[in-house]
Amino acid sequence: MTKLLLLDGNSLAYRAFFALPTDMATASGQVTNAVYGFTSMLVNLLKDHQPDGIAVAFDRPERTFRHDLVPEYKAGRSAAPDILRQQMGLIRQVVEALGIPIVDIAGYEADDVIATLTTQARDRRDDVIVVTGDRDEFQLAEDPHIRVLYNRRGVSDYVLLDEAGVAERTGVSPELYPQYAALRGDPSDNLPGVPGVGEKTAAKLLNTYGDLDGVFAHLDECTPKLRENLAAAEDVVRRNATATPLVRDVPVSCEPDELRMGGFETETVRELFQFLEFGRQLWDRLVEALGPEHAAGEAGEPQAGAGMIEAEVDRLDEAAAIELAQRIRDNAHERPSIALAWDGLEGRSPIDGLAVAVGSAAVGWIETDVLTQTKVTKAWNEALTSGEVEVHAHGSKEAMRGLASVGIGFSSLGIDTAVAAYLIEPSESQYLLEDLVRRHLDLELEPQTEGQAKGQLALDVDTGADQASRAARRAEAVRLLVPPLSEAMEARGLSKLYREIERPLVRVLHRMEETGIAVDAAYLKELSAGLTDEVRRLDAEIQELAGEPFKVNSTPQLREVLFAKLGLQPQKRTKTGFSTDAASLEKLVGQHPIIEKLLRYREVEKLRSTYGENLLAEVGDDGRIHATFNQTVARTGRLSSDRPNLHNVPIRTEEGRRFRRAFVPREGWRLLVADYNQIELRIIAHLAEDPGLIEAFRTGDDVHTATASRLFGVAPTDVTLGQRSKAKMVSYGLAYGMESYGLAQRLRIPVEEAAEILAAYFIAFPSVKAYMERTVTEARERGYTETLFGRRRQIPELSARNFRIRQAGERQAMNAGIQGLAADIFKVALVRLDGQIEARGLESRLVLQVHDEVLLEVPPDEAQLAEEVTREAMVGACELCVGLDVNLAWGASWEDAKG
DNA sequence: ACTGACTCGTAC
DNA sequence: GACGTACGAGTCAGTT
Repeated sequence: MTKLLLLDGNSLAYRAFFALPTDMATASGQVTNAVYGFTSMLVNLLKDHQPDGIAVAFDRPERTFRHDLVPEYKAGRSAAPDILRQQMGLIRQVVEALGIPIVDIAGYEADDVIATLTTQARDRRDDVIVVTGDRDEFQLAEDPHIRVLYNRRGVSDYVLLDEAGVAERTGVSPELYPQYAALRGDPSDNLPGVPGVGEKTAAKLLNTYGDLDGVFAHLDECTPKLRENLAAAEDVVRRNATATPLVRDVPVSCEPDELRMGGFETETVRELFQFLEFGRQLWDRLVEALGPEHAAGEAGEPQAGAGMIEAEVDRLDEAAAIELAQRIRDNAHERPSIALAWDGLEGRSPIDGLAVAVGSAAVGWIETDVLTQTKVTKAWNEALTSGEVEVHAHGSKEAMRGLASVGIGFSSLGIDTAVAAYLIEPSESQYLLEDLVRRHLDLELEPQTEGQAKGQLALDVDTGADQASRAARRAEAVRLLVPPLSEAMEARGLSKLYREIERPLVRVLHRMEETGIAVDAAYLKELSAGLTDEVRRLDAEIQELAGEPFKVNSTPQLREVLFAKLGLQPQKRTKTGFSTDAASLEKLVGQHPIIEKLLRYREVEKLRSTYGENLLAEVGDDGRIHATFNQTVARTGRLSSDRPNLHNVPIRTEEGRRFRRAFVPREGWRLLVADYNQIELRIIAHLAEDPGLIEAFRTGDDVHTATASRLFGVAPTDVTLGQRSKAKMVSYGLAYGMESYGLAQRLRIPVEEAAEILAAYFIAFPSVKAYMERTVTEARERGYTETLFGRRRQIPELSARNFRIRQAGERQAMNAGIQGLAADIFKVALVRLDGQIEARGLESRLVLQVHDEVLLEVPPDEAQLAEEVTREAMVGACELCVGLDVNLAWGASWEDAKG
């Protein structure tokens, strides 16, 4: 007795694709969810059924007789997504590599091929299991020897149906299945059924009258409505019933011998699994499924996961260090990878030395004592600032800082593995070298320890050796990561973005961080002290009004006081209880005097703690704040700022804005503040190509007035302040995918009115709506969004089952294109501006950037030039159809500089 | 004493 | 639930 497994390749690939997330991809960017899922199914099947013979059938995508017969056949089915089609070839490769026969016949779909092979096997009395996710194949289970293994969802949810099983599941026997499908309809084949006839009715009709002829012969016995529907649909149903039976005489013949699983080359499969980055687990399952005769004896198990990155350390003395630097300078093609050993926090402490990996020889290690020898410093300075050389590093901005501390410049950047990994996958929360090594190389790297303060006490000598070998391994890891990361960037069209924007930006940010921004610490202290006094008073008053002592800063305690003790009405809930946020408190104003005190307390306490105390603590010995500008954090491509965060210094309230007065230029200079005017709205106008919005930018001197005029259908001169403010709010909300509820909250108007305004907006600016919808659809199909500059962001939430998560994904998709392009443009502007300052030899310096705003400190004699250069760099950063507009303002402080 | 979850609030 | 992207203060509960 022969046991055969016949697989419908297309149907199973389809199921696998939708079962697994599309962010499952190799380091080089190839999505592998369908290949992986299919392979996993295959391995399970081999293991569970141990067949004597097996074959996988695939569609040959040509017109089939069914299309001629039924014009709308499968018309409603959206074409297989690109990312699935890309994987069909890989699926075939896996099948082939495993030595499993592939059957495909021009002009026939996989299910017809399966039907034919099944029929041939039945005639030979073989046992057959048909594996598919397509219910049409139920009709094959008409013989005791034939069963259908139906894949419901996921890659492991199967049900094995024999004749009785099909009858139980559908209500009809396998032979009747085509007629049943024709009556009931089949959404996946785009076959319309009879209105009012579902699974139950279709089965009942067929079982009562035997077949379609019987059904239509006894229409008079049906209820009037059903009779009418059946009569009207008769032609279509009969036609569809002839389309659904599977073809059993496809010109194909497979002798049992040909269906035997051929032996396979372990090495070939191993390489393919490695290429697809399937990992160790699947390989082990495969070996287990096939038994020792297939896998044992061969040398090969994939070396997955096991390897550690090792590096032999070559300690360089002064002469050797100089020689290596010269060799690097003179052989630009060698492209060294470097890593620094830090004496404490990375990027914020002295360095112990430099590790350099070139080629496959031992990694050179130069300790700081050697590095600081004049001749060594000079040689390395030349090597690392030579225009010819490209030097790879993980975090080149920090490397710049570390090298600068020993007097070595570093401007010849190659691949920054952190930045590259960020461009490839900007949704990761961090880009640790050890994670990249695991993900892209399937190797392990000893994790970098925190500051070595403890170790140093005990083992001074050993710590030195550790430092060297740790840095050497990290340099080696960078060297190994460069090829896969470069390829991954290339494969996703990110190389240009990297070379022209992100890489040059590293140096700009480094300079900005080094420069820092001058702060009037005395003023800041004064400000802070005043706030501390008021906070103390308010705190006492609040506790007095509450009638008991409690921590006003504690949400749970405040909750208790407000809603339990004082009996105030809760406004909304958070995960853990009633909310006490400002919006909720504001609704309670007037109900109890404590509310107003609380609102004031929150405001003042925020300013005191975050902007008073924290900013003061960050002022350096040089009287300046040197924040860090992160290039690999924000998922949209924006920069972020920390230690401190200078991106959220208050501006909206008069009181908060006073903190901006603490940010000043150096003595005798002035601050130039330049920001893009309405950049996100301009981007929307450009991307959506909305005539109305473009017109609003071209004609009106105030875009919100022009927008309001169009939105409310009044002359620009008749637009009220209220109308303008509503239009402005909608425009801002657009980029965030705002809905009527959010708009209502913002404008403090009823949701209905907000919905009306939004509807009116989309009527007035129809292309904007179309653009938003287009953006979401594209992102869903491709799995990621892309800006004009090619920056990508994966949004797996778009295929989430939970509709709330999916909706959030849609808003992210809408926002990513807009915020991302704004970030691209701003980064281009920064690079251009810094380039001009350098090229013209100006003393002016970039001191701060805030998303669409940049601050420079400028000496008196450069004022005119700095203004021109800044405007030109920003306006010319990108060609939008509505142009870019820049506000320039001078001031003695950040607050003072107002257009 | 440290850590992570949570809430809240500031910016663009 | 309801508006995207960040960072950070402060509290609290759980762990060391």
